[in-house]
Amino acid sequence: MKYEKYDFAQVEKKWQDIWDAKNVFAATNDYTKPKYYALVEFPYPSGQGLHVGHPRSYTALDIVARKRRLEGYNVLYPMGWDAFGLPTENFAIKNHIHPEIVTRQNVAHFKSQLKSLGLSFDWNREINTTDFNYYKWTQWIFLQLFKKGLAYKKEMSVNWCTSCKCVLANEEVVGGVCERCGSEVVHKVKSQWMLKITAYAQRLIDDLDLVDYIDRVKVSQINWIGRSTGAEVEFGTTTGDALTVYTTRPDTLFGATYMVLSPEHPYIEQWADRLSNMEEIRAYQAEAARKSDFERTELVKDKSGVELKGVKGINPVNGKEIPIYISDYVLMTYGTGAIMAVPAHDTRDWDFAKKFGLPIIEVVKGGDVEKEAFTDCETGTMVNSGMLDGLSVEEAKEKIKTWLEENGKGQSKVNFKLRDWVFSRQRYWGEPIPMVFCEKCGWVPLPESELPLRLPEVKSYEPTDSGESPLAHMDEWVNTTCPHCGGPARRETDTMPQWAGSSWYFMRYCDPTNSEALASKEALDYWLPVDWYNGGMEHTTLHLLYSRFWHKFLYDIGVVSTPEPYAKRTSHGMILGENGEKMSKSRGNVVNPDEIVREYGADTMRLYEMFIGDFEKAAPWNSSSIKGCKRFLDRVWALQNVLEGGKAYRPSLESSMHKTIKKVTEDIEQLKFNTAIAAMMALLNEIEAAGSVNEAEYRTLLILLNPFAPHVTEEIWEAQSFGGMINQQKWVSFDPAKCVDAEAEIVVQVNGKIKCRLSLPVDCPKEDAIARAKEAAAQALEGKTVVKEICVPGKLVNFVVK
RNA sequence: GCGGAUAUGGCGGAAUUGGCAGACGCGUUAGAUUCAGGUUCUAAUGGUCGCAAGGCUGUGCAGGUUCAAGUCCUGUUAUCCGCACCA
Repeated sequence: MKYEKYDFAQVEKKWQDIWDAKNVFAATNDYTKPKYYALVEFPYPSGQGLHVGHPRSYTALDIVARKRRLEGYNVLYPMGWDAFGLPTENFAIKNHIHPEIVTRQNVAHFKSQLKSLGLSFDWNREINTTDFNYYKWTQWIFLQLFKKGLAYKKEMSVNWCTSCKCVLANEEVVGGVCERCGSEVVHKVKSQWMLKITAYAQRLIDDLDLVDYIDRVKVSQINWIGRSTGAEVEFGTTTGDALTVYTTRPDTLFGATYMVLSPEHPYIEQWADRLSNMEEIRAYQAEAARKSDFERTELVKDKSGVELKGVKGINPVNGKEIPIYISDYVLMTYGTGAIMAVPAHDTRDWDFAKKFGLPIIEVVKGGDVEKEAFTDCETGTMVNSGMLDGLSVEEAKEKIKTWLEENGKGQSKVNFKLRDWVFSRQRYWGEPIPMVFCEKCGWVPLPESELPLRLPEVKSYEPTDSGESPLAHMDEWVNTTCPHCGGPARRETDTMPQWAGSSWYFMRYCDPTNSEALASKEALDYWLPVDWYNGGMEHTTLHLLYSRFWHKFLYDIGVVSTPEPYAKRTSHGMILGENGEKMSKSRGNVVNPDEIVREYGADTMRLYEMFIGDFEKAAPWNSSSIKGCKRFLDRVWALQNVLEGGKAYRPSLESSMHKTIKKVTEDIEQLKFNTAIAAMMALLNEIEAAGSVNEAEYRTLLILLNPFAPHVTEEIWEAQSFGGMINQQKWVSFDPAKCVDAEAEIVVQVNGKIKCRLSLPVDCPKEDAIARAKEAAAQALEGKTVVKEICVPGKLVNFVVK
């Protein structure tokens, strides 16, 4: 027994060094070759180092990338660092180290961890969002957005994390608390840079048709953008002012029995001297403003509000005067900040009407509006609605819209839940926003020639209680001259959010050192779109949406030539702790990838993470199961002991070889890595049962396994002098005709119950199969009458008897 | 409340168009190797009745369609994830 075990630590290091030295995974700039761009989300280099979750995604696309190289593509599989952000900054504050140094250390650690896994990244194209040669172009994109009117500064109520002392985008507030630290989020009025993502809302929905994303990603993006169709309706008021509301149910206009304004609605101040209960109203406004998002959502069930006494609304369809309330269940940020309330057909209005004793008028027949709101749009018929009586809801909607338009009282309207993107952060460790404020000229963009605007050295990175960025104290940096008039001016001191750098990083990989442009047009045209992008579901409505928006904008201004950045998007499930819970330090169930690599080797680690279960689903780690993967690789290694010559598969194994190639080839494309590995294990079992392996069989097995376990396959390939490096061979092909066996096992059933099995040639005619089956099941058929004979060729014969 | 998903042995999970449920792996049991532990090898392994041959039963639950259902239809329960007063 010559080959029993191998020293994986030594073998893996050896091959990693050789790949590095020979630069074998570098993408070439030969734009005539067919290309393949595989992308995984670049990590945030945190102090904790790599998590076992990272390699799940990275190994999966590494397998795809390695397979594509064997298939002859020019493959780009790059890696970089999304390194701006709060954890690094907080660590820097605590330990009085510059965030740049922290970042450098963390990157070095991450990089060595990734290298130890044998991932075939093209390290020549490594990027880092905190490198000023990189963020120069992040700033450049911001300037283009500003020039097109898509970046604007606005005084507004924003989400404010009380612990990070920083504003948050809507997407970063989860369940009323800060996505990152879990602290309370309150509202604060601040002047903020905003990006007009809402201008792209419709296209962000429509163009999902152009791409191959897994369904749940499309569905959540569509829900998040939240398109709704309805109408704006102009109500009159006893003050003479018109009060416009948005509704998706204009058909129920006759059922409007009151109106509700958001507590922040500007009419309230405008009407102040007419309102007899202004004190009560002010108290309610103050209370609503004080509530955090969390409290507001907690109190969803219990409606509150105050009537505006002294003013009435006037329903345009029937001239009826109805009361107006304010309530925090109406949001200033959606629609017009005012609604018509139809308690009979809206649950929220119903709750409110019941609490305040307001009338409920049924206008769609079909439910019992005294018991609950009847909200069904499919079945009801219009009643109590004048000209709409007798129509279906759909017909009524159309008719009333036409009436509103003809009478100048409203029109159809589409609304989106999506809000503009709050783009300022009051922190140090981010890209400076390249804008200057001049008393005379207002906000002036920095000339492109002055980019990058580098982060200055500061004494303290501490966020301030005043809500200003730490940069605000750097007078010599802040005070500058106006690029427009030359007069004294001040720089913007807020920085960009963490999502800025990651919104376009996949473009930079195409041409990472370009100093003239974010990347050359040729490089972008060749490499984009990304062919396959894998990443976490948690980024669906953050990074993924933001980067689609930026890409579309860059498409509009001619920087890129494809409307969508990613042709295909898939998502991996989480790796949970052994107890089935999410891995976390506090739960004490964290698995350290370094230890796994040390104990079992990178090949085993990779194989196990791919074998652990359905790639798209969460799977608990299991420290015994990993042994199975180690055993498998050891047995593949040990085949060297029973290796024989032979240029063709032996007949007994031929169909198994072809079937396995087919299975592995197809499964990789469908993210079914677990069954691809199972198929290779089954093939190995069969080869072992045969007592030996021949060269043709071994070569095929090694090539199939190479993308999964690149080191050991490379080592065997070399040890057996199979010629060159395995990563430079050709992917193996199969013959569909040879994937079928000559004989198939047929199941013989009587009344659907299996009685026996028999082996028949696959091309055995039906009649013969039935005859043979009848013989075989003679005992079970004795004394019975066969009513029906069913034969599925190659599968079964079933006799229905009485 | 709305949206999305999931439910199969002791565990992770397999099962083209409805056609042998439990592939592959872990674990377990027995045996071999070993001073021993580990490793490796052989065999068994859904439950249940039976000495056995063999039978019965079995994919969250209740119905239904079918020669045949994990898969299709109707209803229902549980769990997970996302969103949440969006008019």
